[in-house]
Amino acid sequence: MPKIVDHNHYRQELLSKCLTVFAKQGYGAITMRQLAQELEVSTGTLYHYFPNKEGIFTQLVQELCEQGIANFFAQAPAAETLGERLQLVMAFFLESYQFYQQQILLWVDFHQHSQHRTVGEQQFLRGVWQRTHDQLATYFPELSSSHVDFVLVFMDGLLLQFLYDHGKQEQDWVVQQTEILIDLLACS
Amino acid sequence: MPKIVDHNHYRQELLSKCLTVFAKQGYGAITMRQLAQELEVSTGTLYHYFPNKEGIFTQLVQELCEQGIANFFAQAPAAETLGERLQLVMAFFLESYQFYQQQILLWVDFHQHSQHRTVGEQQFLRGVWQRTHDQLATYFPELSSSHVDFVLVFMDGLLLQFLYDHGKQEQDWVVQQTEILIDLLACS
Amino acid sequence: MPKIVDHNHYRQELLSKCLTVFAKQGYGAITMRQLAQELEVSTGTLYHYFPNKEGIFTQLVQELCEQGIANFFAQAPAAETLGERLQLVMAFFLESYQFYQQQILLWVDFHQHSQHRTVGEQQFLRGVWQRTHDQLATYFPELSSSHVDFVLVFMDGLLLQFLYDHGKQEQDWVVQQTEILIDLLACS
Amino acid sequence: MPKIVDHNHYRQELLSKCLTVFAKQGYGAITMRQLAQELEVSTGTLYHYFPNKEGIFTQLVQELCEQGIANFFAQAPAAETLGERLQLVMAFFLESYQFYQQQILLWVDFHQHSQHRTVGEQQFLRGVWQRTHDQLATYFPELSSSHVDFVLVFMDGLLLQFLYDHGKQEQDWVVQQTEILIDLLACS
DNA sequence: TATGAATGAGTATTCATTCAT
DNA sequence: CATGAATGAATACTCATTCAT
Repeated sequence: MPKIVDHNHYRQELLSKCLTVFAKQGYGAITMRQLAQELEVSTGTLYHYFPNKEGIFTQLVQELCEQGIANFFAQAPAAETLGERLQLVMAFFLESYQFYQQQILLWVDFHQHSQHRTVGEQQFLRGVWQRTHDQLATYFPELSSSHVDFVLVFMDGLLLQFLYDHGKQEQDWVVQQTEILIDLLACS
Repeated sequence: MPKIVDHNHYRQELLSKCLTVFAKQGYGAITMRQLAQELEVSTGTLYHYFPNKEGIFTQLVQELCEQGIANFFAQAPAAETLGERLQLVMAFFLESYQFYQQQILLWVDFHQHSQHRTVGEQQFLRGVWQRTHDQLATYFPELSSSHVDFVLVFMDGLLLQFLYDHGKQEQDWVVQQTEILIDLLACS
Repeated sequence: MPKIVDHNHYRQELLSKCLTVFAKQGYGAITMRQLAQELEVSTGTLYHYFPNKEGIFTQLVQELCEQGIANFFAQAPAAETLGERLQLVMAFFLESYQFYQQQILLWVDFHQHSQHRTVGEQQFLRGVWQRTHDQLATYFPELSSSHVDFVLVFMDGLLLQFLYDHGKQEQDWVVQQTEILIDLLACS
Repeated sequence: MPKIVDHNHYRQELLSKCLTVFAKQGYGAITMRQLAQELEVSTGTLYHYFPNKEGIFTQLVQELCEQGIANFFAQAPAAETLGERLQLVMAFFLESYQFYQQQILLWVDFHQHSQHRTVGEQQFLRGVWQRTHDQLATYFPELSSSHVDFVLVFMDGLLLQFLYDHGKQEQDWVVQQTEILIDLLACS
């Protein structure tokens, strides 16, 4: 069944290109034709691989959720001090900055469209948060659960900054902010 | 004699009700008919007071910008220690929590629609940030500019928590997080 | 009952200003608000004097029909030769050129909207033609009925020329054409 | 493989059906839904082949202009006497009578919408007139330029008769009028 | 009377989705 | 499998008409 493998593989390939488009325009503002053009396929092909627009969105969200930021923490190298590990985590976070920004925009869209969803689907993002929290907590055993949340809140805050045009041209500013976090946490 | 209506006043009244609707559904997802229903007027009336959908959005953004979070800081009472003042600010912030969450959602919408905007309009949000920063800096003379930014980043991060369904039923969690911030800053 | 006289008088006054507006824009393209502005009254006032948009149009058509081009022929001075009388008629016609052009445009609109009309109303313009024919025939006893029609066809043809931008700046051209008509008819 | 359709050819086919509809109702009075129904397609299809309502109108006008009444004159067979050639032209004209009546209605619409047009577009109709004049003049070398215009004025006048309900049931009347023209011109 | 704010049915246009090729 | 032409419901917006003042 090589065909099926190909089919799925191609679907994922298309999906991965969707994040950028959805994040840039927003779910509501993008049309299927536009999306098809960006992916360099026809609308017909899009409907061959996905049930409908909502379906693309949902699959994208799920895909992102499975990859999850947390997985990356798991692969992070060990380090002695809290400060060093915070450095490593933030360094990795900053590297994939854009990806997470786009993800946040997708979460917002998902949240705003959640009125048509079941309760289970609405709590979907809560699960994302929880898993991220857990993996982070494992990596930082010396931090309390609340302090782990604090780090996550800070990261979300940083991601939101691109709205204000920060962080796009000013990598310095972002680095500076993370240093403040590390200082405050490591020295407390 | 025509029906006597304070055109401008009524427009603002309508506008204020729009924030909730825009934040809940998102600019793209709301239809003019829906919006009219929520405001309990006809679509015709909506177009009597606003030029078009985009116009409602723009005026709402401008209105919010003029009110500005910053103004509230300015009215905040004086207090001796940094810790006390942080308490006051955060207390006020938590009171108007929902309002700012809605505002954040509006900023996201504004950002996603900014591709069609002029450069001047695109830097609009940067101005919002700057003004908030300045007023906060005045209120906290002992904090460096970067640390003021850090506080703002944290607040933005907190506001984003509605995505993960935090803070709705869990006021405690939010309070706890602000306490961590105050502890870290005041004791550093 | 002076009020009623005033009412009627004012209605006619408004009506007379309508021809220009309807002819310039066309019935379908003009809005009640625009029409009100051109007449320098409010839309409410318009509805005080007329039942609705269609009513204004209908009354205008009827008004014009009663005035009729024919009436003017009746007042035309007597003259010996056919040539002289043709001269007089055409001279009068050319003087009121614009008025008849606007009237033609109104007839076209009336014709295009006639699908919603009764058969009686549809033949309304036929009556206009007939009456004009009759009066012209009386004024030109030496012309056969067909030749009177020929003159009317020519006049309609002239009125249509403003479409091609003739006759607006080129009075000469129009005069020249009428001279050809007179020559052909008088010398035959 | 997509559905194979000669896009351009099908567009022209649709366009040709539009003339009747536009002429019958007038540009302003026809709705896109109605138009689509008359052409037996969906509104979506209409927008697949034309940019918008105005675009259909413009393309129709241009299409008609290119076909032009003049082309037909060019194909007209030679004949010795002026009278014979007038007979041929008028016979051809009477055959396509309805088509030209519809065209006239379109010109009226075009004229009324010309307020929003550039100067170049406004002189468009003048060009139509000029070309018709030139071809007619070539076919009738013995007629002066003014007399050619006179024939055109007469033809336009005849076309307008649908307003007065002439010519629909009374082909005779139209034929009689053309005979008068021929007589007057040929014998002068 | 006269006004113009309010209404909502109706218009042009878009866009997710289907399906013949 | 892939295409894009066709569909028509849904959207933003307009405008004739009403009515409180």
